[in-house]
Amino acid sequence: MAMPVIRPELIDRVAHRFRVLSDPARLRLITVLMDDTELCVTELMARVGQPQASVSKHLQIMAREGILNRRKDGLRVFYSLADPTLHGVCRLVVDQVMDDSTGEAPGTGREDTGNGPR
Amino acid sequence: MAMPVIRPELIDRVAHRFRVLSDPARLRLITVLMDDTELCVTELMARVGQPQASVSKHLQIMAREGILNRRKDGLRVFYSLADPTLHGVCRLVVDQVMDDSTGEAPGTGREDTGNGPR
DNA sequence: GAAGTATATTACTTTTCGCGAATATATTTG
DNA sequence: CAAATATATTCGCGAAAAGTAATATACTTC
Repeated sequence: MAMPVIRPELIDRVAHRFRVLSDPARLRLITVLMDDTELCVTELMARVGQPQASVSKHLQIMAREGILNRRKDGLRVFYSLADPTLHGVCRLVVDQVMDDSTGEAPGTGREDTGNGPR
Repeated sequence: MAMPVIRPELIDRVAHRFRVLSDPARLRLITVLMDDTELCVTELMARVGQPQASVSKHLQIMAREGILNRRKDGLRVFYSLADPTLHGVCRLVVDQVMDDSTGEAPGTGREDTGNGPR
């Protein structure tokens, strides 16, 4: 294991990609695009129920990051998933998140580790 | 494909996990912990070259998220990776980030899509 | 139990980020 | 070219988050 999983010079880029993925509004857009291969902004607005400016802005962010493809056809702009690894990444994270929820202390669901007295 | 990759009620939790992963300092700690199975805070401070308060706080954040295990032994506290999917997730993201970098416009490395006139 | 060491937490400052409203740009149609 | 439609962008604001210094807590040793 001489080769690190993340080479040091890639750390910032990887962090930035995770940050792009760390917004619920963007994740909703992604999940919608996972079902239908290609949708225009108006359609996406309808699906996620968010205002136009917000949807457009989030799509820009993801397109610039390389996560989405952008295709302009007349008045409309169609977006589609550009990152083939997204399915896998999300599936892994979802599985782990569900595992964590299962075995957690049944309090608020967001406890601390309960080590020492306060 | 009737089952969505991310169930709606999990969106917020998944987004939160991505956000925890979206910090360079935390990613550096993770990569260090990927090599050595278990390290104490002082060791981790040395490896990533960051002040104690910062390292400790980041470790807390990740431990609370379920990404790290925490084991206290005497004076020291040892942390280790708790999420077995982290390797896979990081590998996928790194691969994709590298692909994106490869075929990109050879300018600053962070161009816009170059669609319309300004 | 006092001193020393390792880790955690608080308080404060600064920066980043998402949102909403308004405006701008682009494209089609009449 | 004017009007209508679709998308993008700007701006100001409030909330969240990261960094830092200082302090607190926990454990060991003498």
